[in-house]
Amino acid sequence: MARMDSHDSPSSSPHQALSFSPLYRQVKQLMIKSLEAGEWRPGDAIPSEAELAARFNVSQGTARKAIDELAAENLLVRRQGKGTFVATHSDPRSFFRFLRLVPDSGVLSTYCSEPLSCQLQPAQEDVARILRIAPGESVLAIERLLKFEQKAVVADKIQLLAGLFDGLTLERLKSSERSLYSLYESAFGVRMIRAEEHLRAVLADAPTAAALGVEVGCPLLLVERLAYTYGNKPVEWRRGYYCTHEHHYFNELF
Amino acid sequence: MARMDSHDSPSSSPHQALSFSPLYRQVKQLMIKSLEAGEWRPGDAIPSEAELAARFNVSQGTARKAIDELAAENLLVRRQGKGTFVATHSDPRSFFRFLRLVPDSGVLSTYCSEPLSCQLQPAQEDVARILRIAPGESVLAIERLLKFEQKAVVADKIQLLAGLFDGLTLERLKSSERSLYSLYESAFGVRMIRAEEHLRAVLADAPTAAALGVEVGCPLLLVERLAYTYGNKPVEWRRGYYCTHEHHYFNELF
DNA sequence: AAGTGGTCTAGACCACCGT
DNA sequence: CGGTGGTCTAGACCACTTG
Repeated sequence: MARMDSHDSPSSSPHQALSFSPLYRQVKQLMIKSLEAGEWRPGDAIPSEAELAARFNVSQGTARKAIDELAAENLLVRRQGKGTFVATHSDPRSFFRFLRLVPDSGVLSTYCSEPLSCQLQPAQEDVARILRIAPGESVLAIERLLKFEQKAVVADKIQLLAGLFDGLTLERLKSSERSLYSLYESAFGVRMIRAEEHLRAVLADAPTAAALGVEVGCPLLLVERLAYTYGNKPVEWRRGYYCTHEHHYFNELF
Repeated sequence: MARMDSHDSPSSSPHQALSFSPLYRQVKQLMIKSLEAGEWRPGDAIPSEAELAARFNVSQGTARKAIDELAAENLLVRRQGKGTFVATHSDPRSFFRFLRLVPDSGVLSTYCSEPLSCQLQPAQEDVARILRIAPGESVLAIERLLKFEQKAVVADKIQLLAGLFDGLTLERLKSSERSLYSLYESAFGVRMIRAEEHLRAVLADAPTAAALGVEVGCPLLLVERLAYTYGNKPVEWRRGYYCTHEHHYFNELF
């Protein structure tokens, strides 16, 4: 691979900005393209470090550093002696990566997603702005309940970029044993890699209270999430009401 | 530095467990010791990679990898061309690392901590268990308000391991311009490096409502935090009530 | 110009996994 | 055993900061 430092960019201005990128980062970008294009699918093993080095014409150490960063971002998973694999939401190890609600007891409880509705609708103005589409463009709106130990603890409203999830129906959601993000990636090739959550405390309104089996006016944790796929493209927006009577949202700060 | 692999551990059992540690990790542990002992103080530059390599008798690459991990854990900060520095809570860049509350507008607002009380008291049973001390041992209990734009948005009760903060008084808190964690590290040599937060939605009780200037029964975000110093030692426990009317708790998931 | 961290290489060897 | 990722080294050179 040709290097892209100043010596190889004779046309660059003397005060070049944002033009230098180390080799391993260029390799990383090419690898992300391979992931995005589906050349390497979730759960697959990617080529060995030596093969990648040969393919991109760099040393193994450089290929390794590219892989290191992708592994640090949870796009790849290294397993010594076996190989390097594309991360997948089907993997139980990454199951709670995007669900921070845990029972107070700390014990891992049985978990169940119960979809209630799924319909195409025009995007409201606020959602359109957030998902970076034109107001009125189609979004797929899903309502569902999350149950821990047969008890509803989260009432979610989810809005998806309709164009990426053609053919997603309530029946399909109901028949899926997987987590939502696992379904997205296996059935539609859309991989969620990052999300931002905004939390507030609110009071339960009548419909939400009914869905969660609590009193109207009960305090609930409102979690709004914007989830992104490759290239910082927002794909899913959620508004979830979490009942924090016997569960809580856990976060670790570093 | 002598390597500690199986060849150098003739006494190890054939099924040795937890005994192998790569060189760079041993270097890292020694560096943590230097940080803990105060040989390198917050804000200081640590020795250059070449010096560290010579000191520990390893190659520069190995010293570098140790530094890499410490930088990834926010214990060190690398600055190209200048050196590697001990991270500090005084640095405005790491100011919001442990405070995830942001105004809805997104604009960085003026911030002010107003300590209300500070007194020595015997640890309640629950706090003692959490801080891993005997019930009845002394803890330092602090109450304070956090104000954004002159408006109280957080009411905190903080409990500290009293032994580590000898001489901390309300007057001292009031006269400090710094953040609490910045004061801890500069005045008591206690550096907070990690914390766990547990969030729930609750209703405001009378005293909390009064402190925050909201109605009784107003929904509040209850944030319980346990903060650790070196060696996974819990040092501070907080219970904070966050008013999320014009602010929210922000979190990023990877 | 000197000193720092950052990149890249090539090669040796170790630890782990499967067959 | 062969193949994979993981560690360690030594050396060259680049990019950034300071004087």
